[in-house]
Amino acid sequence: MELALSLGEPPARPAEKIVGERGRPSTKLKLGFCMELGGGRERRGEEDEEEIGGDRNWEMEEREKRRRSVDSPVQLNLLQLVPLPRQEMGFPWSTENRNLEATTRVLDVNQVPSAEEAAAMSSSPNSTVSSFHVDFAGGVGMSAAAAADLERASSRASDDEDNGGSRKKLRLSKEQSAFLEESFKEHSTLNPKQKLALAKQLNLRPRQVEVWFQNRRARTKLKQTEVDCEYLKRCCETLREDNRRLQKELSELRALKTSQPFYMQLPATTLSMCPSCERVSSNSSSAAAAAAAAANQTSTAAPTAGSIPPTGSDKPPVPFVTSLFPKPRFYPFARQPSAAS
DNA sequence: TTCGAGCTTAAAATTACATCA
DNA sequence: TATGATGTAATTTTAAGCTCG
Repeated sequence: MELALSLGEPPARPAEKIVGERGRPSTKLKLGFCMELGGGRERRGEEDEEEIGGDRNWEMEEREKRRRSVDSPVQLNLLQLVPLPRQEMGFPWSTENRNLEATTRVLDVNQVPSAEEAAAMSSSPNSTVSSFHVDFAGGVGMSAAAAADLERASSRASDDEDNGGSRKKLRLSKEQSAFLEESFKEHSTLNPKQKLALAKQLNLRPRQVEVWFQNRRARTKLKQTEVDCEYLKRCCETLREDNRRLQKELSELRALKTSQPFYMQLPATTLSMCPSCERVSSNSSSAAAAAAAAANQTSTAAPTAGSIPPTGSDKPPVPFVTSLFPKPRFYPFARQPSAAS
């Protein structure tokens, strides 16, 4: 018995591509998501241009906002995410929840927030929220934790501004992480619009959202690889056990053969056992038929077992190893059946 | 139609920072 | 308090796909 495992083969590029990927203007679904950063410039009709090179636009926008905040420090409305219970959270691209006002509220930073608002904000994004140097003057009725959180966020942001050269690492808040996690469940890749929407909603830079998704995909893949590895180890152990058993049987049969030469009169092919149904056939043609039937049974009775379906009647039966996988999954190391072969 | 430049994004590898035991 | 381990945000490199001239 021979088991050939090919690990480490470069995975084929995932076949499924998210709509609108690679900067193609292919966002077929019009998302109907339009949020405005209050105090920002007039942005009517700019959504399409923003689709490509959103980061650059965002940065320009940020610069513009900072400039405006200096030029005219009044009337700056900051769109601030107020966390809601999970079931009320919705994604900008979600068909179930298009009503983003339900998940966000616009806070006017020129007003001292209420205790509830301040508390809500304390658990909200901590990264770029205070690019605007929001100072709620200690927050009326704000909890200590909330105040500390806010303080951290604002000091972090001021650090960002102070030493722009060094690589400062922000820690996403639990809410941000949870929201990103949820959106990752919906889409493991983002098109530019989704990225922008998420970034706006979480008050992060689009680049940060993008990086988070990249890292998240990497983590997912790593985890999957570990799981696959464990599974293959178990498969290997099972096969080793089978091999031992078969070797033992073989030696027993050989011993039987030498002690009872009567059976030698039969052709060698008559004692073939179908490895699937473990039935012994009496002649070579019926044995082949049984094996074929078994193979058919394997491929039809358990088509979802991860086995590669036979591509043609003249092809050899399904390798048993491939059918060991419990469910159809993408195995990065599994050679995909090519159309040519 | 083909080709190459220029662009974008994703994956992979790596670095660097924050946190914790 | 120092330190190593760990998690993860951020960066860099590479490859692939697309558009356009």
